[in-house]
Amino acid sequence: MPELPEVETMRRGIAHLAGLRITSVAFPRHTVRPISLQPAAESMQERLTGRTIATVHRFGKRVAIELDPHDQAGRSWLVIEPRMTGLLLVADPPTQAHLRMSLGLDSQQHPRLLFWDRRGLGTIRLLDEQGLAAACGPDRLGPDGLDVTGDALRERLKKSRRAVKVALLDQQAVAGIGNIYAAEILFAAGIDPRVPCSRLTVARWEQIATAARSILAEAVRLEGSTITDETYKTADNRSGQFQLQHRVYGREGTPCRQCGMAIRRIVQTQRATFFCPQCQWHPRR
DNA sequence: CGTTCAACCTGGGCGC
DNA sequence: TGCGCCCAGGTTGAAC
Repeated sequence: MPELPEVETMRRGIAHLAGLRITSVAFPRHTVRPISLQPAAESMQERLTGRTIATVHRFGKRVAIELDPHDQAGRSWLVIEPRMTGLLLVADPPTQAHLRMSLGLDSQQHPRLLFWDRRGLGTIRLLDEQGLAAACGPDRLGPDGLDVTGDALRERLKKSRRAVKVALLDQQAVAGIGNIYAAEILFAAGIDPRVPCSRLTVARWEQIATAARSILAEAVRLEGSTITDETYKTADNRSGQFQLQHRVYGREGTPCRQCGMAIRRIVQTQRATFFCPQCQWHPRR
């Protein structure tokens, strides 16, 4: 589920935990796959216990919790990648069964930080400065979707033969856009998701970047999209509201709100794409 | 090199 | 009711 707006909402929802000390660390054993945890639970517990949450950052679709004081490895960050169903929570989790991490905190008012993940595709890593750069640095992630420019997109994608929707999901090109927002951004930009990147002009890239910034900012303001309960909630267990603004995502067969034509669903690189065949420009039409 | 695909998981919904 | 299949907001490494 979570894309940039949802992950940013999670970040904001736990940012107030800054200054609190971690008093206990648990990774409910049977629910955690070994790959999802780096390093292993015992080492993680040893290195997290007693440290303080300094700042909560976001890099694309990842939350990075910076810890104080530095340990033998120098600065460190607890980097959480929710993937499809991961949630950072201060509220009660939907079920106990898929609770993957529980950090006890030195506070009456905010006693814990939880990571809950039904499908278990999410990852939790404790990284040093070098690890953070490798996982979240500019070699790995393009400019953040909230402030991406037309020039930045064009620079990275102008020679690509990929369909523009597929390219917008490439985190190296632009960070934070996923399947929902790729569809909504291209509708707002008025561009057909099947258009090859190499066919887009400077002006079209500008339209896409402008649409990306405004759609993502509005989605952050509305605290993300909750399509079904239990796949996305804010840290304090409220639903997002941006799903009410969706123009194409999940609306196959329903009339376009702009022109009335039926919204289409196609599949691109194994993922659903939604668009309006009338409102979204294609060079061959 | 660029691009696509199967795999990682659980669970809800649908047709038979 | 139950079974099998398809679907889901993401990422990765292997294969083309």
